Amino acid sequence: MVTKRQATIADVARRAGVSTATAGRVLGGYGYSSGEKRDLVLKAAEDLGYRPNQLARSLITGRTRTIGFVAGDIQSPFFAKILRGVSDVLEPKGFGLLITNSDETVEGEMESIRLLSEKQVDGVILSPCDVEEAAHLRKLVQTTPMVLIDRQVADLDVDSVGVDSVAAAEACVRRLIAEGHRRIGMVAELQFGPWTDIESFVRMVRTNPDGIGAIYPSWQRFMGYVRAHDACDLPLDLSLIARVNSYSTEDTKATVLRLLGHPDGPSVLFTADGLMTEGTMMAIFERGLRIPDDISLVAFDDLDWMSFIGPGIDSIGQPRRKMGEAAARMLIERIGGFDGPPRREKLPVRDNRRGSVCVLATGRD
Amino acid sequence: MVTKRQATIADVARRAGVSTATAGRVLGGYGYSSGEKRDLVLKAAEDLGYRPNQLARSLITGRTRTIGFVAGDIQSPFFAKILRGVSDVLEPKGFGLLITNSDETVEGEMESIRLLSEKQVDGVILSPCDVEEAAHLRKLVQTTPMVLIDRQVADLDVDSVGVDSVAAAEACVRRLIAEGHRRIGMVAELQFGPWTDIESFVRMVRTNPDGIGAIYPSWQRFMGYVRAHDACDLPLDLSLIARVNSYSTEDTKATVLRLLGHPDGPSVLFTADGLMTEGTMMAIFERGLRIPDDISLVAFDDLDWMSFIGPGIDSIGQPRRKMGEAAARMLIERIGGFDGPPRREKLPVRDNRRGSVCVLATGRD
DNA sequence: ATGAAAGCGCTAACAT
DNA sequence: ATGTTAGCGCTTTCAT
Repeated sequence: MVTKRQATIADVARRAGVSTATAGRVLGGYGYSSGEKRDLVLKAAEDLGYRPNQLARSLITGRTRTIGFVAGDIQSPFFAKILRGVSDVLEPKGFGLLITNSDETVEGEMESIRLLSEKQVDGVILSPCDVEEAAHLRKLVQTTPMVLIDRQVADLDVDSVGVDSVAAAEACVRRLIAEGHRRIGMVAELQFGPWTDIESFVRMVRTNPDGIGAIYPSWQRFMGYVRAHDACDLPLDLSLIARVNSYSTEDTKATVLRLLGHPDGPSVLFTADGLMTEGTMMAIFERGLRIPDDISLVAFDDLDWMSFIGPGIDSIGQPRRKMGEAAARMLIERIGGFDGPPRREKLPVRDNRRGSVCVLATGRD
Repeated sequence: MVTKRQATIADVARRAGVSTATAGRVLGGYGYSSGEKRDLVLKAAEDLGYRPNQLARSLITGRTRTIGFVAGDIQSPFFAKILRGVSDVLEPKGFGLLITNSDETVEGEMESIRLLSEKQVDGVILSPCDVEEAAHLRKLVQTTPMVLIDRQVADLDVDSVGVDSVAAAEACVRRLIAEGHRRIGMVAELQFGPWTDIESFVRMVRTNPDGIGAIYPSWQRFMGYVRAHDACDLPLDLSLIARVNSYSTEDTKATVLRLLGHPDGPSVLFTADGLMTEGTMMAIFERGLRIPDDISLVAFDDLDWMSFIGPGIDSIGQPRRKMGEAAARMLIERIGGFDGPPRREKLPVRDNRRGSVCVLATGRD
């Protein structure tokens, strides 16, 4: 069963009685070839079961028709759906897709990039795990086209796709306020970034809103939360923020349980992403609370199950598959030589209403 | 910003004042080299920011340290989790992971395999979409190590990983019977395979149980269902089988709705996989039924949300990540030259009890 | 221990 | 239109 040697162009050429160049031209679909020789070559290739060796081709052309994808964690539905979009665009064009996990660590990301560059990928799609420490990305981008997904990096002018998290979160929280909610809890991982304490972040949002460069989606969503409060003159109560320490459901659950234990707790919870939502659901379940009777819930990022559990969970849905498609499309354009200025594509979100938010008051009065 | 040429071994050798052979030996970690030259080369490589070109190396060694994975659909949690296991084993060993979708069509699978072989992957992990029509797989396996996941193929003697679906399903249905259920509905996609009608399949299960070769997991689970009925002397009622026509939640939902509409419907539903479960949940939700008061439910394959919705869904959990790890490990062994007989690894399932099954009677009496 | 030289399988100049 | 000849960047004889 061991490795039967594959036929090469030389084998085909010999059998067809032509030069390797001619065989190559026919098989590779470049240059000229007459119908007669053409048939000979094709026949010979067929007989020998010839399959081109992309490696050899790539070595000389300098293109592998393979792109790399660095995900935080492929098993999360967020990345899995994006990946599907990427692969849908890539496969019809004959591009391969090499995937790696960064596990949201800079070391993992660097390791991934090393692997991908050694394999000579034509381009990279990645969701950077650090929006500031990005020397390795800055270096990569000098030799390889790159598209960022979900997050952006400060001072790194490359194509990116994502959604307008600030606006979406603000709209969502404004709606909660309009529906009568006054104590709105937020569940988010707000660990990294230049702000050690939330207060200074809030101050910055208020004093110098445009001075904030690239920040994590979680922070952006929190920014929207703050803005909505300010716009509606609802005072912020930071004790309503469930600030999760690590990106895990267990930690989220524990943090939310603590928040729910407070005497004057929130009437609604707003979760910053899918994982936060799962942890929050666990906490709500453990406490035996019913949605929306005991507590309301809105989630950033839509998940499959939200539509088929009673009563269904309201969510802000990101077009994950489309994001993947857009990223792949932009990357292929760059690989094809497009050299315009960096594009920051923002895709529209979906506002899914399913009845997980209790209306305490009608807005207009 | 365009493509700054990468330093090659020749560049490093020149700068270090040695031959390309010596530079190669140091950088590639093969052959002999004295400490002195060694340092010179390393220094030069460092200065130039040398990165090896795996392509060139692979062309000559014949190994790419890349493996291919053909999934049905990467965005499904089933494959996403398996993929994670695969990548966990691969990354530390410096292997790349090239993924493709077959979309459960033979054409897609062939296309995937073509792409992967042209990229000269060292091995392939795949979940075959047809357990019979597999000439292309038989051909592939002559040149490339392969590990099958989830499903097996008739007359294809290669390594595989999966679970014992028949036994797991039988145990599950036996339990339902022991708990007093007499009308057990099953939701499964039972379209392909040699059986056009369920009756003849049932006959075969009963008359010649070992004569059944490789069949789809869905059929295996149905086989377990039949066996449990036979073992407990509970007559089969085929009107309780929701036989879904296509692998989609919408179709599943419609089919289950029809089943639930019957006057003498099931007291419990057993779903054959994650997608069937989702469609079933939609139908249950649409009908406004409560679990387990109005209807009980057990699912094959565990999904994230099953643990945090009230009351939680009972499930048979497959060790998806472990399956991926096992597949990757076996594949790497084969690539490393292991030449023993094909191994068919069966991993144990988990029996998750969460209260979605109503106990109608206690078994012992 | 090191270097010279010959490829791996293919494409790209350059002739003809 | 076809063949000849050089490589792509690396590893691997084979000398020395």
